[in-house]
Amino acid sequence: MDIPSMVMHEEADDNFIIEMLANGALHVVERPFGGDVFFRIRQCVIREHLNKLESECSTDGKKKVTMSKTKRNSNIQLHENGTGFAKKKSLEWTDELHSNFLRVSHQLAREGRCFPKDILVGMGVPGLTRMQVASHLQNCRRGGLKFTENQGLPSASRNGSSNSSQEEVNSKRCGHTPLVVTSFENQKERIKFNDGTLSGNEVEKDKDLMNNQSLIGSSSRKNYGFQNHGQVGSKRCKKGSNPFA
DNA sequence: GATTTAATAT
DNA sequence: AATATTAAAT
Repeated sequence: MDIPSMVMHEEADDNFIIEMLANGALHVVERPFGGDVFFRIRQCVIREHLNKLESECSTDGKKKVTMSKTKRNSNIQLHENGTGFAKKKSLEWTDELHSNFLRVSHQLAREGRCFPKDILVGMGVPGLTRMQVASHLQNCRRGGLKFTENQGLPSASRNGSSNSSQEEVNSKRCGHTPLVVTSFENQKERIKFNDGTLSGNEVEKDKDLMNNQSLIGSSSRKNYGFQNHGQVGSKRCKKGSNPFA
């Protein structure tokens, strides 16, 4: 029987636990996780560390060892959040990254194909994910939050089926609405930042995000230069219902 | 099934 | 506020 050191199961009753432990599992966890599961697991890890240190320090294996705080801290890697797990890094959209994003988005918008996936490919940044681009795009589109109905250009339709503008507006559905960028109509290739400076025509190649991500932490406001296109439908799409009825 | 988007969560 | 994740849609 091949048993992992930690076993997760929906019905971890006594019999199951006994069987797993008897076959080499170190820990059995019942799903779904809740409460202090990871806290307890972390304690196991720390205990292992302590035992290891203890055996290293003691000569005969019996003597209890008192370790200084610094000694402990140097041997047990805890994280500042106290969980034993590092906080997941989140991407920071630097000016450089954002200008790359804008450059690609702007071009794609002119072609009428401004989707997260296209943007991602166009940006060519290793490690950057489609979801990150989509999230950034959403943030840029919203650009302040206040909407005026029918403000901005009507969205281009991917299947090109609609003809009247009102129908086009009402044709909006999840998964179908490309972005139309209108902020840069008269700016050629240059991109204006919120500080008033213009980017150069060439955008420097971005770093590999997989290996060089930075933590969020700056509280500085960012104002991405997208124009708001107006919210078309306010209701969240629900299965089996017409959100525009 | 992949992708997009609005909404929500962190 | 900025970014990530989820849920609904096609």
